[in-house]
Amino acid sequence: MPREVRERQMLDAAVVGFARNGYQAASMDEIAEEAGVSKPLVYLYLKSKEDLFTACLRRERSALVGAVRVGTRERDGSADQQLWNGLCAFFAHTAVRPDGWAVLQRADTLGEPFAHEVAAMRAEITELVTLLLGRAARDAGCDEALAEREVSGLAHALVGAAESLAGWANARTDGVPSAKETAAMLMNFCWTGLEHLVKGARWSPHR
Amino acid sequence: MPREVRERQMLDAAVVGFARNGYQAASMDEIAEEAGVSKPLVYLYLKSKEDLFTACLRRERSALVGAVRVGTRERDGSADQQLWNGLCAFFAHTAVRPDGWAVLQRADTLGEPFAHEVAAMRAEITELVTLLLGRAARDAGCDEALAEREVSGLAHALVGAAESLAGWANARTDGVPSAKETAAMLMNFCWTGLEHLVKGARWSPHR
Amino acid sequence: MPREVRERQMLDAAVVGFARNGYQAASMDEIAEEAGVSKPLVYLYLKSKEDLFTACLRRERSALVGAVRVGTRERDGSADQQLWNGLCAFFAHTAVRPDGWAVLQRADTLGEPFAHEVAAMRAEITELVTLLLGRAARDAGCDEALAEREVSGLAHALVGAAESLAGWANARTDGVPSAKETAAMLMNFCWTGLEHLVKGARWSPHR
Amino acid sequence: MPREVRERQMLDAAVVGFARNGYQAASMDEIAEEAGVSKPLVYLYLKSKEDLFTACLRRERSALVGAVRVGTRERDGSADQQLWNGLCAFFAHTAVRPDGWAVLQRADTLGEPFAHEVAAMRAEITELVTLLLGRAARDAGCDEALAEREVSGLAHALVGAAESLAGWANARTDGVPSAKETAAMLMNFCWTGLEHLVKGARWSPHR
DNA sequence: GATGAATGAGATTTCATTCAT
DNA sequence: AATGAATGAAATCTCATTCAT
Repeated sequence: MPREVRERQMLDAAVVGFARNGYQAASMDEIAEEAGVSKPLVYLYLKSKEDLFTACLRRERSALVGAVRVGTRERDGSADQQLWNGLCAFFAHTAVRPDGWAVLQRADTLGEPFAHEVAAMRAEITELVTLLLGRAARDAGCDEALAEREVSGLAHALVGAAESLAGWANARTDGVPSAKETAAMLMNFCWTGLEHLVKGARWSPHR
Repeated sequence: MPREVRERQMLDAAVVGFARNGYQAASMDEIAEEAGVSKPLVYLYLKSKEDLFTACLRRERSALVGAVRVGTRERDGSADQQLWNGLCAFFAHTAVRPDGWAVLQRADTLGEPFAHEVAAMRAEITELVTLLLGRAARDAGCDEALAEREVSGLAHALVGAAESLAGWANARTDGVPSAKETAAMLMNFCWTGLEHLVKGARWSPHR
Repeated sequence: MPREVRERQMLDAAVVGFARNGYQAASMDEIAEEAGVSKPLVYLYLKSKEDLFTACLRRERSALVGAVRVGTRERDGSADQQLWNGLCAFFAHTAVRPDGWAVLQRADTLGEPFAHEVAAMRAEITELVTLLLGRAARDAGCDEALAEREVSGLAHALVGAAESLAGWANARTDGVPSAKETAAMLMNFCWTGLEHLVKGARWSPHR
Repeated sequence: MPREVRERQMLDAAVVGFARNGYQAASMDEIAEEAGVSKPLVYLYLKSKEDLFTACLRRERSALVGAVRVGTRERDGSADQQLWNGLCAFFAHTAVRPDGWAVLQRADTLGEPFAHEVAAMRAEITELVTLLLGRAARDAGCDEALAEREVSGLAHALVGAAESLAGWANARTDGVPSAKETAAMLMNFCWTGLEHLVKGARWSPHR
């Protein structure tokens, strides 16, 4: 059996194991067994537990970011249409690959070898959002860009809201909402606010 | 030294340890050393690693929820004022006790002995937010309540956004923003949208 | 509360604990709690776990041997009557103080600090049996004593049989037999043999 | 080195360790060292201390029972010849494998995971003895069987006497008696009594 | 290319024992 | 006379990792 296939099997097994038990609690024994190979082979191909986890992270990250990117590729639509498309892609992907998503989420709090990878993923998404907000501003006829720091914060808020909603949606017992429903909910939650923001309006405590 | 004092020392040390390394990777040795006591004493007072972690969770949860509750206690202000107050309290608390907050965040993905505690905390906060949204609707003169499911989703989105922003704010290297700045950023992100929502407006993909 | 009373309470508790779990598995915490005193007091009065166990052993040993001795005290009866009385006393005692008996039995296999105590107890009983067999020989008109080695072996066999029967009797579910019934069973098992032995008769493989 | 060999080495070492110190006091470190392997390997092959001990028990039990069974296999001899053969086999086996025998004896007082195994062994041996007593009754021309309860008690007495004698014999410092000597001693002790019993004679306290 | 055999290091937990009061 | 507070040492068990084949 060719190396690539074997390696994919291992990564699949690892994602399942890490998602189920977290990085520390997942054992190389379990993963090797789940992959249907012997442990030394896992070490031969993937060096160490740390490297294995990093490989999972990289694969899941690029799968997720890729999916979102495809969702936002269409250059024709308005900025909110594109954001909506990206969100739909995001919710669809997390619903279809819950284990991969769980691994990414968990890596967030795991400290330095891994935090970098997740930070990089967030940066990619932030970049996407930044572009969209720039488009929105231009569409609104105001070419003054938002401050980089503010955009970064907004992107984090958006991603956090999306992450939380993804978990919430998948946990529903009264009928799991479709990706589109969830995306619409998030758009309702934030878009009007964003639209005002790019026009320069700000909420302030003492109105 | 009286038991209560020692117990608080241990919880403090445990929160630090768990925040730094996560539940699995934190070792009882480290925690005992950090607390300045021997390991058997930790076991004598707190039974087991699981119980110790649960005690941390409970303490940090009630500290956080208490702080937010105090922030939203003022019944006079408008709904957005109250939300703003709650968010300020939240960001202030997470900034002042970053380790406690990290422990709560991490417990989320830890499975059943612990997830319950965090779920209960989220439920408490979600309830607060739900009440505020109800007030906002009333203030806006529209007494038709939002659907329970929608409110739940929005509350989760808001809480998720706040959680994510708390992490982002604390991690800034270019000057940590004040709680008020962060809260303002989140209000900008979502309040206008919420205001419209309670009035019945909805974003839809094809406008 | 006077020291002697406290000490008896501790021994009682220790016997219960050691009987229930064995020497190693019984913990000083349990014992102190069962005795209703604090642990340092146990150490103040009884020095160490080893000493505590030894004290239990000594007390239970002298109680048991004392009971059997009383049973065989009557000098009037025939040798078999006396043996029968001793056995009755033995079975009655082990039925009434099962924990004490369990402690003695278990100590047997515990190695050097304790084996000595049990060996001494066996020696006491052997001595009793030896005297009885001497009487039986004299009653039978034959004054040639059995070899010491043979008597020792017979005493061990008798004690072993009695021990086994004591356990068997107490474990019956279809009505626990009285001490007298059990003693009669053992007499039936061995007395005729012993009677022949003292007269010089021997069983041999090739008759 | 193949697994089976290693496993036998471990069992051998464990029997030695458990015999020397008892179940609780024997440590897995000692056992592993005695076996010439590392501790993890012991756990890999035998799961846990409990399982290791159970495995010892099972092996020693079947070795002992097997030996006794072989001893009593000859169907030609009289009942006492067969009993004698069985006893010889028993004493020979316990003399040759004193550690195995010590482990079995100690397991008796160890409570539920283990007591079962020893109880089953006793039941096997009791059954053998019962059959022999039945044969003896038939040989004596009396086809009225002894009451089941009485046979059970007698078998326990015999087994107890034999167990006790085995320990006694091995502990002699003045020359260890041969298995045949020990067996003869026990036959002398009980056989005449048993012979009378099966013919209906009973000892009674007031003759 | 693949694995059965093996281990060093370290995890949680328990226990007999002692101070200081 | 009695105890709450505290610990050193050691137990069982697990895991990531590597040879030798």
